Amino acid sequence: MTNEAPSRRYAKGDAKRREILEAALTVISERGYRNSSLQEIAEAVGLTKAGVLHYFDSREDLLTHVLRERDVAYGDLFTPADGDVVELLRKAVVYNQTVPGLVQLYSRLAVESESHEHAGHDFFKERYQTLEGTLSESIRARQRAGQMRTDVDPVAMSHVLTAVSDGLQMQWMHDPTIDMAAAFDAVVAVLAPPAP
Amino acid sequence: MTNEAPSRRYAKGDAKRREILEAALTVISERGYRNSSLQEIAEAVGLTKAGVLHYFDSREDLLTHVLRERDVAYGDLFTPADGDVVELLRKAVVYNQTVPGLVQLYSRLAVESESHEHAGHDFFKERYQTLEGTLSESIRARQRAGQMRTDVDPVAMSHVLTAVSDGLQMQWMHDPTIDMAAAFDAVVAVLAPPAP
DNA sequence: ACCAGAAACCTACCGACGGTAGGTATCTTT
DNA sequence: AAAGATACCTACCGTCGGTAGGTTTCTGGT
Repeated sequence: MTNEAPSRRYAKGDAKRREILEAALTVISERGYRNSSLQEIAEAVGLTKAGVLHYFDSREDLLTHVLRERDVAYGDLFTPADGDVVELLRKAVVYNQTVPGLVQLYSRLAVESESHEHAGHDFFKERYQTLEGTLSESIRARQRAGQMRTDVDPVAMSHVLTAVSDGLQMQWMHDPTIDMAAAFDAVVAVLAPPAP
Repeated sequence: MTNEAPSRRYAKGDAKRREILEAALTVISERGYRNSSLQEIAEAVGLTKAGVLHYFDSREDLLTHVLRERDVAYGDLFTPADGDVVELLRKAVVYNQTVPGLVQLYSRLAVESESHEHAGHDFFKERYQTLEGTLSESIRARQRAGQMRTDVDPVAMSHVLTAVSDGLQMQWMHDPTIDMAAAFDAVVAVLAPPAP
């Protein structure tokens, strides 16, 4: 938990910490999650395992922070000022097709963090809750604007869109030829209101 | 690979093998996937690790066989004579809400088996392919019967329904209060043709 | 300029894990 | 009853994530 607060650190340490986060994703992308041990990541930044664990509480904690960084880079998908989260989610799906390492990492952690003891448990729990809130709100906005049928429950449909995003990635990892964007668009299209 | 063929075995061994498969699922259900080591499973059936590995090539191989058994138990979801796979999938989703251990195991393996070196890689690859085939065929049948809108691509929609099933389980593991059946039904409902 | 004190590391070690090698004991078939 | 396969064990291995406790390096306050 001490690592959570970025309060008191040297500039060198701060840079190294960021370097580790980047290296972790690079190693996963190049060698696969399965072969990305703490050792491998440490070597990639010229440290030992213990050296890396000085910055992060555990391997799980490190990998979770990589995902946190990603969400930051994704902009305000999870804290949108007023944007359409459905559209943001679609953009994320499209973008994910260019970063297989990130998809691997995300899928692994999303499943592993089911355990309460997992360092990323709270992160994912909150992420799913936030996503339910912002997505369902965007769906309601679309319904008010006449862009989406009104006979669907916004909360149920937010679960569906989240599931589609997560689930498509699982299939895509097994078969990268499937078109995630097309599949996502197929759902959204069906949600459009019938022509008068 | 030698373990795949159930040809030459004693009755005792056959029974033990089945006992191991059941015990593996029991251990996962009771202690969680995270704490289900080969050791734990072995102890549950009164064997050592090596004893269990006499029956299965590896831990991954064992767990994959547990899932194979499940698919057999699910009936002909993946090799349906003429049934509606969409409805079968819905039943599976409902049933899954009663077996959290199985959901944990399935989700873990589905993600881990992305690696080519994983013992369950081929199983999942084939599973996804078969599901795409049977699901898209059922969707086409529904379209012909006037039960489903015809402006959706059957293959894309089969990916969507599979993703919804997989993705809902991921969310459900983090928050068991969400209603997977309701969410699944919401998609299917939206796929119904508009009233004339 | 220097000197506490914190931060940035390292070496050495630990237990648990999955897996292997090679043996012994048990069963079944003939 | 012999023969051969099967069932299963003990002992061991390398790798993993993680910890304890040190040493070195930096930095801010006097």
